Amino acid sequence: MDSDDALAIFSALSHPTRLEAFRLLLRHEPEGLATGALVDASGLSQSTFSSHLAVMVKAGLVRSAKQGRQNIQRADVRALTDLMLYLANDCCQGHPELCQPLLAELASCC
Amino acid sequence: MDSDDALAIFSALSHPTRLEAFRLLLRHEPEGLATGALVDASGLSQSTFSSHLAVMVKAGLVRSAKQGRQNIQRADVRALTDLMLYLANDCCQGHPELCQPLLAELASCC
DNA sequence: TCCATTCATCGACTTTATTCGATGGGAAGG
DNA sequence: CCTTCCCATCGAATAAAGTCGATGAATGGA
Repeated sequence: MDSDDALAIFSALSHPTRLEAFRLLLRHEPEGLATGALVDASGLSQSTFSSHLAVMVKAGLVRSAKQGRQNIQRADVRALTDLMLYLANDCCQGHPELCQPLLAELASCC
Repeated sequence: MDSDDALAIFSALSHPTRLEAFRLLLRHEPEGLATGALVDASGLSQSTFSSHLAVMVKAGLVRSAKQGRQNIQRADVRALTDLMLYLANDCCQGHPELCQPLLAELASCC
């Protein structure tokens, strides 16, 4: 994970439609959702949502797999993990104690 | 932390100048950096960087404090923590096991 | 008081993102 | 083979972001 990777992920998640779609996919791990279901959930036109989906796939946040005549989309949890580690690294480099609250809350969350 | 808060943070971090500035501030916690030092590091004009800084402050990622005639900027680590928890919550809701790798790596990082 | 420093805001311009309808490719079913 | 369904891509229009120089407010020092 370098700056460009992180930047692509931040950009991908900086739009309401894409953030909601990604969260929806997270909640549907690991089976995923068909593109059509995501389009319906977004309320946008098929072509508009398709371009949003392309942004997320390009950023590595979502993985697409053909299944018959529909495409199944899955959230890439690993990309999310890497993003958090990328930021945590800068944070912990100088002041490890700053990450303790995060660690504690994540432990109780998961 | 709701969707709008998260969206503002993702947008703030989706620009190279802002991402680098925020990482620089993280590495300078807790003393912070003057706006001028951030401008110099960015290589952009003072007015352009000022607008980038305003985006980060508005998103709650950076806190500004006057000190004499310069403004000291500090990264808000809490905002970052909240952002990660916001995403982890969707992830863990259905499948707690997906967060285990993150937790493990964070523990060894910090 | 007068000047230099620091930085936010304004106005104008350029670049990029978002959105949609229309078109077309590929797969399943009749 | 023909039709239907699913979805990516294209082209054009509108909206939003990014960039800069210029201006001005506020502060501290001469």
